[in-house]
Parts: sequence; structure tokens; C-alpha cells
Amino acid sequence: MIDTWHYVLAKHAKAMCALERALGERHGLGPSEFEVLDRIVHHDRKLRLQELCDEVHLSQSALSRVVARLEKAALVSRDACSSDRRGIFVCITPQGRARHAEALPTQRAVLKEIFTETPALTAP
Amino acid sequence: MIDTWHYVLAKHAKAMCALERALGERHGLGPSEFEVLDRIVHHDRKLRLQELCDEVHLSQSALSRVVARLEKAALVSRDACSSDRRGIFVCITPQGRARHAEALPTQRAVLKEIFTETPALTAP
DNA sequence: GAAGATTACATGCGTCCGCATCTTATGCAA
DNA sequence: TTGCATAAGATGCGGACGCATGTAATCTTC
Repeated sequence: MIDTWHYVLAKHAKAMCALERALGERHGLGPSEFEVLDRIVHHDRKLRLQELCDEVHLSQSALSRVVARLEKAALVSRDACSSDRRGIFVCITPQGRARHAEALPTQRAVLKEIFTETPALTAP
Repeated sequence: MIDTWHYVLAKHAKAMCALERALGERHGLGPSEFEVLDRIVHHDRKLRLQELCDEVHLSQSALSRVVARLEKAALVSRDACSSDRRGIFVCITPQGRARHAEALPTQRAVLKEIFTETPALTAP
């Protein structure tokens, strides 16, 4: 069990570091930015901030800022929610969709590299 | 494989957050501080900063600061290395050993809680 | 043994994060 | 309706990180 934890720590550290480099250098995205785009693309619809909050492992405040960065980069837009004017919809833009499409293979390659280099993990 | 990554992300986020709370509130330690103490106790000898760097998933600069914090809390001491005067030995103090001993059950409990609540993980 | 390359650790700096709190909007009770 | 509790999202603040660089010691090559 402690071995599982060490496995998680090691893989997380290595993968995060590699993703940060690869996504940052090649596509100008951080891991959190990519993750948010990826979730929206995966659902293929606009999402409330709160919905995103359940899917990405970020605090609400961190997510709010990630979305702000993405909006500044014109990769998403914040749309008002008419049924609940407190809420906002996060909509991916065509540029955002394109950026995600070009970054996805990079992410997959990095993860494949990292998760196939070592044998396996015994279940917890 | 992408599932493995999501598993790592989820467990890492949940465990780190829980450890930060539990270790911080009950023992005044951050996860990194605990990890460094744990590595030293595990080896049961003083370690060079560089040796620690290979074991904890931190940059050299971050580790340097963690050790500085631990030293300020009197949980470790930095001892000069006579054979290589660039080097630093990180020695755990009796207080550091005691703090680690009291924090270890907390860490184990948190990890057990998190890694037994969900079934398992298929090997990558 | 002197000069430059390299290594070990420290530190300035910018970024991202979480917590606490603020603002605005909704819901519910009197 | 009015008033208060609650919810969604934004923001001030402090902390921890990584990168790049600085400082000091060691190694290498001549």
C-alpha cells in the first residue's frame, strides 16, 4: 500500500514534469490548461465552472484562474448562464479546439513513454 | 493507460490534500517535510542533500528550502561534510525523530483510508 | 600549480496553487 | 415583500515550487 503511494508519487512527479515541458514548449499550454480543454472536448458541450470543478483536481479558485488564462488566450469564452445569473458557461472556441487537437498527441506520447517504461503495479 | 494516468491524478490529489491537512494540523509538518524526515529515518544515517534529491520528488532548490525549514524547526541539522566541503549532511535531530515517529501513524492512516476506498487498478 | 570546467548547494524571481473572503444572485421563511 | 442563509464565481494573500543563476569547492588538463 505504501508501495502504491510511492508509485503514485513517482509517476505523478515524472509525468507532470514531462507534460509541463512538452505541452508548454510545443503548444503553450500548462497541464491544467490542457486538462480543462480536454474535459470540455470530451463532453463536447459547454460546461459550468462548477461541473469542471468536479472533474479537474483543482480548487475552485485555481480553476477560475485557469479559465481566465484560457480566455485571455482566446481558447475558451465565458458565457453568461441565463437560468442562473451567478453561473458562467465555459465554451471552447475554434482556436481552443484546434489547440487541444494539436496538443493531444503530445500528451498521449508523453504518458505512453512514462507508463510503459516500468513494468506494472500490483493492485492496492 | 490514460486510465492509469487519471487514477494517478485522482489519488495524488486526494492523498496530497489529505496529508497536507492531517500532517499540518496534527504535527506541524508539510508533506515534503515529512517525506524528507521519513527518508532519513528509513536510511537511519545522515544523508547528503544530493542523495535526498534522488529520493524525494523535488527539485534541488525546493529540497534545499525544505531542509532549511526543517532546520529552523530544529528537526534536522546541516552538518559540514569534511571530505567534500561543498557538501552538506542532513542529520535528523532527536526532536526530528520524535516528530516523525508521531506523524508516521497519521500518514499511514490517511493513505490506508485513500487506497482502500476504491477497488484497484489494472496494471498499466 | 594555475585556469577553466564541473559539481554542490543557496537564492532571486516568477508562476501556480489553496485558503479565506468578497460580491452578486438565488432560495426560503416570516 | 423583506430579510437572512446559502451558492457561484472572483480575488487578495501567503506559501511552495521550478528555473535560472550565484557562490564556493573540487576536478582536470596542461
